[in-house]
Amino acid sequence: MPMTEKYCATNNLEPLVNQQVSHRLAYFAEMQQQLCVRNYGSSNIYDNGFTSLHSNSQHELRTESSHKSIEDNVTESRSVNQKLWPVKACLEMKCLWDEFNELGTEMIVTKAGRRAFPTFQIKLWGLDPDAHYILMMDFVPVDEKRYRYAFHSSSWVVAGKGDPCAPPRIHIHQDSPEKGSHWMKQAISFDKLKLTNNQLDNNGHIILNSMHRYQPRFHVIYDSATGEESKLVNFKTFTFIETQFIAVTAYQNHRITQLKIASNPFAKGFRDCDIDDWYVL
Amino acid sequence: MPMTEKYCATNNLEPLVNQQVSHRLAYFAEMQQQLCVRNYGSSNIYDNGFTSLHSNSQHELRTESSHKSIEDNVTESRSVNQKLWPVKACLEMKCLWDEFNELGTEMIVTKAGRRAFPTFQIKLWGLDPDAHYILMMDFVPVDEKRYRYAFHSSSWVVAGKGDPCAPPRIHIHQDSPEKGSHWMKQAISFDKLKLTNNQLDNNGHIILNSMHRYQPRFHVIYDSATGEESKLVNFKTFTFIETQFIAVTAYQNHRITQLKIASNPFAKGFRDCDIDDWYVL
DNA sequence: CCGTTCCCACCTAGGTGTAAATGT
DNA sequence: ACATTTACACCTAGGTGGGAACGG
Repeated sequence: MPMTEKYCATNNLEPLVNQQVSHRLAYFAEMQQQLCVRNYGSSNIYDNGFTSLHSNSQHELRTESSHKSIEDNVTESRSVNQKLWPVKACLEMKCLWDEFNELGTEMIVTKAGRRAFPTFQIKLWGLDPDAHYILMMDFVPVDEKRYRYAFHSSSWVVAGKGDPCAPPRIHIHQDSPEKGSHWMKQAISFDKLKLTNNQLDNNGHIILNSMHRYQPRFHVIYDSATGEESKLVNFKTFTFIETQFIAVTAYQNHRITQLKIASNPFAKGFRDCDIDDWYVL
Repeated sequence: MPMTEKYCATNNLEPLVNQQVSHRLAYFAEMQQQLCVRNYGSSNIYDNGFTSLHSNSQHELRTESSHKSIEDNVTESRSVNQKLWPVKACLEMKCLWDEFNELGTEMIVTKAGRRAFPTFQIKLWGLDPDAHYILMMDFVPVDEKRYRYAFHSSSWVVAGKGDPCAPPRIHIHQDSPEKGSHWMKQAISFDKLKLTNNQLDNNGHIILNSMHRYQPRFHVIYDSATGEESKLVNFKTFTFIETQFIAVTAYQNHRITQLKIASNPFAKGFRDCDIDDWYVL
């Protein structure tokens, strides 16, 4: 699998992770390696080294009725560590995500980095309270297409072939590594995560192409594997279809803007009515 | 030493430490025990279970000319772990602390908890980069006296016997435990630490008596001791005499108020002149 | 023309001392 | 009297979308 190896070999970890946890790189180096193999090892590889979810039947996205996510690991050839078998994840604020998703979620990307809204938050169950886990997120292009917003029809249309991707980055939750009991105590919020369109970003933010569609993913990594255990698959990936979005430098769909203003406390200054708890966040 | 044992026995750890790190209690239980013995084992014990620094020659405070602190461990009977021998601490913003100290530093205590200013910040050297350490602070009453401010003479005078102390608390730095390399990377700031006069405080803040004098202390704890090593003294305490202060509910010395306003960025609104970088913080 | 960048008014969240009110 | 509490104006620090300016 030469492409995969080449991809991993050129995948310099240092600038890929967010700054808050850079001093813990040793913990994550091997996990990064595993994720590379896992993400791209059995998928169609494009010139830019990236994967298309849609072109890979293993990853084909399907609508889920509940808060449940797609668990990617079921197709793994290696056995999954027992510490991860019972792990379940649930998306917080699912109703709000659904509302955005029905309109076509847009996320602002800026040179300096912009937080995503709604914030990515998950609740975990089934971790070993005393074992150590690392939590991380990454963002997979949904396709290799560039989009534009057709104002006359109020819809997104394909505008051509996708632009080349910067080397993909991962965001490691700042509490990592922590015990299972810590992660299960309350919802885990990725509110430090920022999105940027600056291909040369030096702040460890997630680099995305504007006008491209992305699927966020959550990874739970078992951090205490030793001996024979370390040969098992020591992570589990959760994909919530309703968190898909298109990266933009300015909002295109006015209804998205209005929903952001209505639901994001920091945008309260732009609300028309005084009912500021339309969404209780 | 019945008082010491009684003191430690009634010293329920749970509510003593700040909330941010409460889930890491297991790490600190033994250290707390050691600190109790160490702090109070060879000192005069008062009815309230507290120690007078002044009445104990081993702890007698003396002025230091440089940034150096008093290292308490030299009087220990047990051997100190090698991982701590070369550890040195240096007080950040020493000039500002000196300026406050010459006037007689006052720190506001409130029911809800108030940050100290200047912020307690130290720089560490000599840690093993790969070993894990815990950093904590506590506050020792300088004497068992109550003070009042004599406005006519602009000085603090003894107003009687000290009030009973609440069970002493420790503040564990939120990054604990972390590797030596982490702690030495930059100055360690205890900016999450808050002081309160609420004897029933439930937020893990440091409980102090208003109008009483306190000496802050820094403790570096070696967290990786196993086997024979664990019988050694696995912590080192640093005391910076210039950080001594009197707890107050309202500032008494007007010159302290003015110095706070001049040097604390959050008090900029009370400055007379527009030169807001009189102190570059 | 369309997408991006930049500055800005307006928020959230929380750290200041003040001065009046409230104990004790 | 003196100490403490409370509400508050005024900051820091940083997250919003708007709209003008910029650029291919």
